[in-house]
Amino acid sequence: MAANVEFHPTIALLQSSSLTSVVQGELERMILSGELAPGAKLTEMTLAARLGVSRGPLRQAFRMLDEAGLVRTEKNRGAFVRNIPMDEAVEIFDLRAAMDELVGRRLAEHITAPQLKEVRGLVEQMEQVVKAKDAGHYHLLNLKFHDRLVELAGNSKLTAIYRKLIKELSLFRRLNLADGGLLPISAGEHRQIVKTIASGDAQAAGKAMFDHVIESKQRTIRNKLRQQAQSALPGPASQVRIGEGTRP
Amino acid sequence: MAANVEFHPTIALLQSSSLTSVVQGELERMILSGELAPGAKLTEMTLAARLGVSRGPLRQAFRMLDEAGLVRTEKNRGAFVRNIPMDEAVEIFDLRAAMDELVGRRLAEHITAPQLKEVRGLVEQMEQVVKAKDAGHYHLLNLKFHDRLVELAGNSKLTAIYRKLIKELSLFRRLNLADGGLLPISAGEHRQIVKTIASGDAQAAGKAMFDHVIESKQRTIRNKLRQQAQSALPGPASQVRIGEGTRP
DNA sequence: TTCCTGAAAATTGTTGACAATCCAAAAGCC
DNA sequence: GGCTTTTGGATTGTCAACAATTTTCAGGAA
Repeated sequence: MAANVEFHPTIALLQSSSLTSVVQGELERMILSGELAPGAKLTEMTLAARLGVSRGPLRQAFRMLDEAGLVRTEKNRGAFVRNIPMDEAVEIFDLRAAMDELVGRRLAEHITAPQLKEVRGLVEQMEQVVKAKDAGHYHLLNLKFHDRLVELAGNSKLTAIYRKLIKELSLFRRLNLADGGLLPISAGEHRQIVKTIASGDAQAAGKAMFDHVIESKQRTIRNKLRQQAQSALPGPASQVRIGEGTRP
Repeated sequence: MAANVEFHPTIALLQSSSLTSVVQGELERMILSGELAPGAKLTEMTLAARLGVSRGPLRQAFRMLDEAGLVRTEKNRGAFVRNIPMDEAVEIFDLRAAMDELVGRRLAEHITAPQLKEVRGLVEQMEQVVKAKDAGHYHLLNLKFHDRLVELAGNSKLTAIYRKLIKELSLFRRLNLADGGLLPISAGEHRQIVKTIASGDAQAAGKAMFDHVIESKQRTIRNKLRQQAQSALPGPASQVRIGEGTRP
C-alpha cells in the first residue's frame, strides 16, 4: 500500500484541488475581506493575470460563486460581486432564525458537558471584549460563537447552508459592526441562550435563539437605515449607487 | 427605446442565457428525471457530443451543479451524479422541517382568502387522487402543494433553498413513492395543515407543518430500509453498490 | 450644448489543441 | 497460478486563439 508516503501540505493541496478550486477560494477570500467590494466588476483578463491562471478556471470559479450567491453573472456583460439588498438581508435573517431555532432545540437535547464548557468559554470571552469595547473583535467572536453552535447541532447540511447564508450576509454593506452601546445587550442574550441550552428545555432554547436572531436583525436594519440617512444628507450627489448596472 | 421588439421565446432564451445555462438546465433535467441515475459518470466528451456543445460550457455547468449538490466532481476523475446517503437525507428532512415550520407560521399570519382557496383546492385534488390510488400522481401533487405553500410564505431566499433541498432529496434513491396504504394519512395531515393555517394560530400551523415533515421523513426512511432489505435477500451478490467509486 | 451615429477598442463566449493524469489490460516475475 | 510492473488508451486539466457582443468615444447634426 501507499501508506509510507510523506504528506507535504502544498503537494497535498495541489493534488486534491484543481486550479479552479484554488481560484474559487481566493476569489471568495477577496470578496469576503472586502478587497473586492460589492458591485465591483470582475474582469476576466485582469483577474487571470493577477492570479496567474488562464481564463478557463476563472470562468468555472465564477459559476460556482454565482451559484453560491456571492457573484452575479450577466450574459455578455461579465461577473460582478453581488450586492445584497435590504429585502434579501431581511429574508436571510428570518431564515437564519428558523435554522437557529432548530439548533437551539437540538443542543438542549444533545449537548455534552465538555461542549457546554467550551461554549461558556466563548461567552466569557465575548463579555471580556465587551468591557474593552472592541467591536471588531466582538464581531469575530460572535460569528465564531454562532458557527460553533450550529456545528455542534450535528447536522452537516444545516451547517453548510448556514455558512453560505452568513457569507451572503457579510456582503450586506459592511456588516454593520453594531455600535458599542448595543454590545452588552447582544452579549447578555448569548448568556441567556447558553443558560436555556444547559437547562435542557428544547422549546425555550429554540425560542431564545430565534428571538436573538430576530433582534439581531432589527439592530442591523436600524443601523443600516441610520447609516444610509447619514450618508444621504451631506452631499446631494450620492443618490445613485455606483457599481450597480442599470437594468431595463 | 427597444419597446416594440417582439419577443420570440427561443430568441429571448438565447439572448438571456448562455450555452452554460442551457447545458446546466438540461443536465439538471436529465438528473432529476432519472435519465442520469445517481452514481452515473458524466463523461465530458460524451455529453458534449450529445448536447452539441464543446467541453468548456459543460465544465462550467458541472461546477454549478456541484455547488448545487446534484453532482460530485473529483480531480482528474471527472463528474458523477451525486448519490445522497441515508444520513444526509435525514439531515435534509430535519432542516426542511424547520423551514416548513417557519412557512406555517408565516402563512397563518399573512395568507389571503384567495390563496387559502387555492391551497384548499390542491388538498381536494390530492384527496381525489388518493381514492384513485394513483401514487405517482399523488407524489407530484404533494410536491406542488408544499412548493406552493413555501412560495406563499413570501420569502424568496427560503423558497430558493427549499427547492434546492427538494432537488437533492429526489436523488435519494428514487424518492420512494409511499405505498398506497400510507397515502390517506399524508392527505389527512395536509388537510390538518390547511385547517391550522386558516385558523390563524401561527404556533399551531408551524407545529403541524413541522410534524408533517418529520413523519414524512420517518415514512420515507422506513420505506427505504424495507426496500433495501428486500433487495438484499434475493441474491447474495448485491452487497456492493455499483456506480460508487471506492475511496481510501 | 445635447443628442444621435457609427466605427474602434475592450470584453466575453466558444472552440479546438496540447499536456498531465488515471484506468485497464497485457507482460513479466516469484 | 497469483501478484507486481508496464504499457497503451481514454479522460481530464489547462491554455491560447477565434468569433460575437458590448462598451467607449469621436464626429456631426439639430
